[in-house]
Amino acid sequence: MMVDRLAALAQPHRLAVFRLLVVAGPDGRLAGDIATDLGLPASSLSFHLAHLRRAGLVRAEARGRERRYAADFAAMRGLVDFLTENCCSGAGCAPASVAA
Amino acid sequence: MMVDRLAALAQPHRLAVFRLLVVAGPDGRLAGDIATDLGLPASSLSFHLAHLRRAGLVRAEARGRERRYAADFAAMRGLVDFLTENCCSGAGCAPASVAA
DNA sequence: TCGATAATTCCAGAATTATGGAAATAGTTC
DNA sequence: GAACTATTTCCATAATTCTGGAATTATCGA
Repeated sequence: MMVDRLAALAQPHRLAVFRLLVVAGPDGRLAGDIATDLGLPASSLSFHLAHLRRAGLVRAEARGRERRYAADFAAMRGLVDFLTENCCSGAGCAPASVAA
Repeated sequence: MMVDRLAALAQPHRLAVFRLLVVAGPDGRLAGDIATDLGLPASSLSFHLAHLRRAGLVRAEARGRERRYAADFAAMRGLVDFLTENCCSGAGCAPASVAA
């Protein structure tokens, strides 16, 4: 599950898509706009968006024939929390403001 | 680079190896012990350790014919920081103690 | 209804990654 | 130096993932 989220972000195009959606904020972006911004063929973008969606990192909302994708910040936070708790413990690896 | 770290952790065996090394602390563990603990064939473990090493998440120290692997906590922290800064910004996705 | 548009699904080929036994490398012990 | 141990590298195979054009689905506007 966390492995799926990691795998979803462990691919350059998908990481770029996700970062773009983070910048876009809660309203997200339309699939077509994402494709244009990143210069990805529609079918490739669709493949990667589906991957991110399966991993729970993005949500999709259909409006007419368009589809609006947005980052799921709670899921992302869940991932960061997982990494902090399971991959940082006992060794001062947590962010400075937490460790302090 | 961050993609490499994400990819390194985005595989069940490797995530298990890394978590085991986190629990082990700065002294790390011998390759053979890791293999025994996780029930992995030596060559498979070696493959995954090499992957983690390339990604900079673990360090290896040879002592005689044994090799001791340890988690690189600074690298892990760098990854968590990257995710917090680049994939959480502006939307309250940072850990509670940071957001507060 | 028709033609255009947004997006996904289908598909086949390319590329990458994972697996684990066997061979090789290097250090240890007697 | 011979036997033994720890680990890696080699290799072939299997499995998975990525890519993007073509076909498909669904919606829109005239």
